[in-house]
Amino acid sequence: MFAKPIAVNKLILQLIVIMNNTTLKKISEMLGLSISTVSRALKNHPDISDKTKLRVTELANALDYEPNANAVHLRTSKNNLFGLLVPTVANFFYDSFIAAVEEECRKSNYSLMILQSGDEPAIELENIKLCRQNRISGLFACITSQTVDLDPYLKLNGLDIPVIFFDKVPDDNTCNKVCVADAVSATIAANTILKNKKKKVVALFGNRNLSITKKRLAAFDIAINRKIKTTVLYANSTAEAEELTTQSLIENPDTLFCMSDEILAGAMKAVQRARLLVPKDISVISISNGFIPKLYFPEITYVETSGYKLGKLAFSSMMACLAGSTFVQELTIESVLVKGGSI
Amino acid sequence: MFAKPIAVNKLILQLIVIMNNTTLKKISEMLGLSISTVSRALKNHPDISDKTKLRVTELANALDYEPNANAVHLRTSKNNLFGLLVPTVANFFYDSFIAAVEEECRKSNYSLMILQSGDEPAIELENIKLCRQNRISGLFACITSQTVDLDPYLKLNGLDIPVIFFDKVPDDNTCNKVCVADAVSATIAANTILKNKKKKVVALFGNRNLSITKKRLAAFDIAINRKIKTTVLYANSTAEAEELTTQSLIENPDTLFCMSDEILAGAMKAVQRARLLVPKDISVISISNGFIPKLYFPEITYVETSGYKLGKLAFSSMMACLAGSTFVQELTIESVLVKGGSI
DNA sequence: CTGAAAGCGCTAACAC
DNA sequence: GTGTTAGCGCTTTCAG
Repeated sequence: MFAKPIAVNKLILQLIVIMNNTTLKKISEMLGLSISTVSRALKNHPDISDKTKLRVTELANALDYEPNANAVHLRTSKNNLFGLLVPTVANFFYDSFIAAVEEECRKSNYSLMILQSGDEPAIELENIKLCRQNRISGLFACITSQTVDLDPYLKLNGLDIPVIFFDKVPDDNTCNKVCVADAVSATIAANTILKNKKKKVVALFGNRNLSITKKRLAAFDIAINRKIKTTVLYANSTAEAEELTTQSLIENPDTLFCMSDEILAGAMKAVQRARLLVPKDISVISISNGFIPKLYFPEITYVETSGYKLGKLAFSSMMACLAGSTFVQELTIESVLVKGGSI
Repeated sequence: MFAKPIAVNKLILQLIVIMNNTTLKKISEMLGLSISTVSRALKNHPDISDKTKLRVTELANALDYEPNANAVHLRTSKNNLFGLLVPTVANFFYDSFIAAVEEECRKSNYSLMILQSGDEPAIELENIKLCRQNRISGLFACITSQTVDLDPYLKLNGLDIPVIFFDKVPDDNTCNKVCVADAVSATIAANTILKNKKKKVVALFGNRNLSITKKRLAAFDIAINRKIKTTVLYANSTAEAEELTTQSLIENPDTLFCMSDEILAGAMKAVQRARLLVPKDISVISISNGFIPKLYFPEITYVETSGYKLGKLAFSSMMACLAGSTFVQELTIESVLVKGGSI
């Protein structure tokens, strides 16, 4: 075999580089430098001469070099990755939560791995496993409605991976949680009803086994305190809410209270079906993320439980944990009354 | 230094393992096996004896071993990761698209990295870079409304990383795209209006610079073919749609056509404000993802442009590319008319 | 049936 | 100012 002229070797090298991904090694070979010099040059390390830095960065740019995140993470054992578990992303509460978390992640140079459980514990478990395999730095989790075994989550904590539960949180009080202020929201709504001198309210709640339902109902009850006639109904879906509302309208209530957006959507359909004018014929007030109430005219008055704000809070709580805070806490976002024209 | 009894060594080893993450090395040391044997045992390799397999898997389970995804990916140079770029996840079209893609990813053992651009080209660029660093296997991309430079995307293709554009796609026809059938949808809506013998329609479109607007308008115009009186209006937001609709109602149209959910939401607010009964006083028909139309009574008749279906289509298109198909194509999802009671 | 060894791409302590 | 070296955790020939 004859020795090939250097020029040809260089060309071959160049071709190889173009074909595959650029690596430090390839850059170093092309420049006749060591890998570490190239690495440092790219990081603008003070040890490296300006001349070398220039040569390196120019070639790196020309070859569109991007560091291999897997290699960096493996080496530094820092992943800058958060996991985020939701029942589904296709939901106007969760999607705004996700939007907020993603925004913050980008600002803080974290990546986000978003996983859907479909509200199934088996998939939830799979997803937690995936998170562990990816060596996430922390997890934002909304448990499924049937989750009983918290062990997989607690194990993460054991591995020094903070878990911030949001929205649907376990009762266990050794966990970090961020929630909407269920009790306060319901209280504000109830007080608004009383202040407006309403006399006969139909209060629509969700599945009565859900803790969110229990909390909101309890607070609502206390605030109303039997001062006015109240009919409490439980709907498991938007369709059921519509049906129950339609039935309850026979008794001519003067106010409809809806504990959530799903319920509100059903209730408003019933109101439209009955051709009632809001607020003349009937007043409406809801607890809501804010999107649905603004679809109607007049806009529905609601107590805001913002997924977006909750996301921001969850993120800051996560950062606090990562910064070493071992103080387990349950945080809530402030509830504010957003006035529409429906009461 | 004295040699320590084996029992103590084992205990120390065990402690170390508990403190940190379990690795193949640690398992192999505890069992007196080589790393490769442990690796193979865990993969149920036929070479390994059942006895060894049992010992290994038992310890691995006890220690909650999960393979380090970064190491696996680095070693195998297979990431099983897709990137997904959207303006925002907090949108009822994109969130259902994402839900569909995520579902399929899970089934096919892929992970998904979801990034929001906030409709800003600068962030879009950052996100593409992130994708490259993570050595994604493919990208689902919805470009920002101001994206002019397609080069970053084309470079991915150069690296054998397929890019499937969806929803907001570039004009360039060397790209793989999946879209809703804009023209067909608008045609179906127009024909439905004609078939119902409507005479005076107000057609509400979005920003007239958007290609989606142009396509839908052109097809709508052709289908209507000046057979009936048509007023075309352009709204840049839900609020503007409401305002324009309110003004247009003065002329007593018998039908409202809305080219999208954002427009529909505004138009319906105007209808409610004017206390018009649908469909007695006015008919309504829309192009929609399906969520908003079902909030009203009667439900709005719409031509479905499903984000969910688009997601499924995008995924299968991605898999085709990965399987080696170099056939660049623009796919569309079928448009179906979903009948409500609004026309 | 099991082990040794190389190497994926990168960082960082240590040498010179 | 630059190079050498070891090693992150894993897979996978190749030997035995």
